[in-house]
Amino acid sequence: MALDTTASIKKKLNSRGWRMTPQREKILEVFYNLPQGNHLSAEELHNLLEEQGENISLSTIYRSVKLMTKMRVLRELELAEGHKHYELNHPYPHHHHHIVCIQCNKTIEFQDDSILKHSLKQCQKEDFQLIDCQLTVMTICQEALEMGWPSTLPSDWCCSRAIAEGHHK
Amino acid sequence: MALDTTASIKKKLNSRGWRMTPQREKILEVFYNLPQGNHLSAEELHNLLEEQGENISLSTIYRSVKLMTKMRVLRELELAEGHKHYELNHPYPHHHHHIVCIQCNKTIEFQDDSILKHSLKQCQKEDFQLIDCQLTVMTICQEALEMGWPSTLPSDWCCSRAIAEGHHK
DNA sequence: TTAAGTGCAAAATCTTTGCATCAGG
DNA sequence: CCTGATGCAAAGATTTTGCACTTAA
Repeated sequence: MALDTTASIKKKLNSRGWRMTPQREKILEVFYNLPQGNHLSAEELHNLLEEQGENISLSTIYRSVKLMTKMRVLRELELAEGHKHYELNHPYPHHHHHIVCIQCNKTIEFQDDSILKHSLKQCQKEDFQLIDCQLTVMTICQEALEMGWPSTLPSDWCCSRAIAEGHHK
Repeated sequence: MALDTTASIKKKLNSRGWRMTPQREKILEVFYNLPQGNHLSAEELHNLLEEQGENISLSTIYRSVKLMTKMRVLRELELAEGHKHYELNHPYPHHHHHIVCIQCNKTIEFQDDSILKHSLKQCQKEDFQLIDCQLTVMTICQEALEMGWPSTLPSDWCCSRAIAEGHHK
């Protein structure tokens, strides 16, 4: 299964009575140009668009990512940051999951197709149709443990690896 | 591994410089008495306590569930409802995952120990210590699909099964 | 032409925090 | 006693919504 194109998304939207707009095209473009492994919050998406000179209101951003998630063009992630993130919905075999450090919010993608198989099995048992499955592996790094996590670590402490990769708060 | 008792939790807290208080005891009691498969938001926990005549402030609730999650007494769930839920952290072999209907928020628990095994494998690869892993399977039921989901369904529509079980919004 | 989409500001939700006071170890 | 915990109210953060106007199909 290939990724959607703007044209095919437009077709999908129209068939449901929804529309493709310049704002939605710009939003999708951002996701198509996003390096693999990245995901954006509504705020981050808004800022990125602003940097590109695109003034799209935050409400429109929120409404669009919600609709695109419903259309299964985007995938909504609830990781550990307290707000939602979005990424392109890459279907099997590019489906992936996330490891998250609960101290630094550093996120690493990984692929493991057996997770999807196990999820499908559960869906069949309940007679539900699978839309997506997300395995979130909460972890803590050695460095944090050595610093006495969780009691002696301030909530904004980050390991050197997370700082190097810009995951710090 | 057995579930924590209030006494063992107190010991754990004290060893870290934290304290057991009457409020925290009441909060834990609610979770111990909660039927298997249920999980509570901060708001719901607050209401339950109020019904029992316990007036514990919402701030204290939030502070307590956060701390208990850090202590791995509670497990924080990010399902599809837009806010966090908490349940007792049952370690292996009572560890479980969730199927969620993205239309009705109906939640079903399931056990599958292979998920934990796959998660551990990923942690070892990255040299992280596993804290928890949560597989969330987003699904939609046949009834919703037959009603034309997602375009023709109002956002508060619920299938008959969800209504019968009180999962509706 | 007309129902859907947009932008703005205001509201709604959920969660955190400052501070004075209280109390567990 | 001393530091962590509580309650309250106020603030923060994120997301949704009402409404007048615009626009895609």
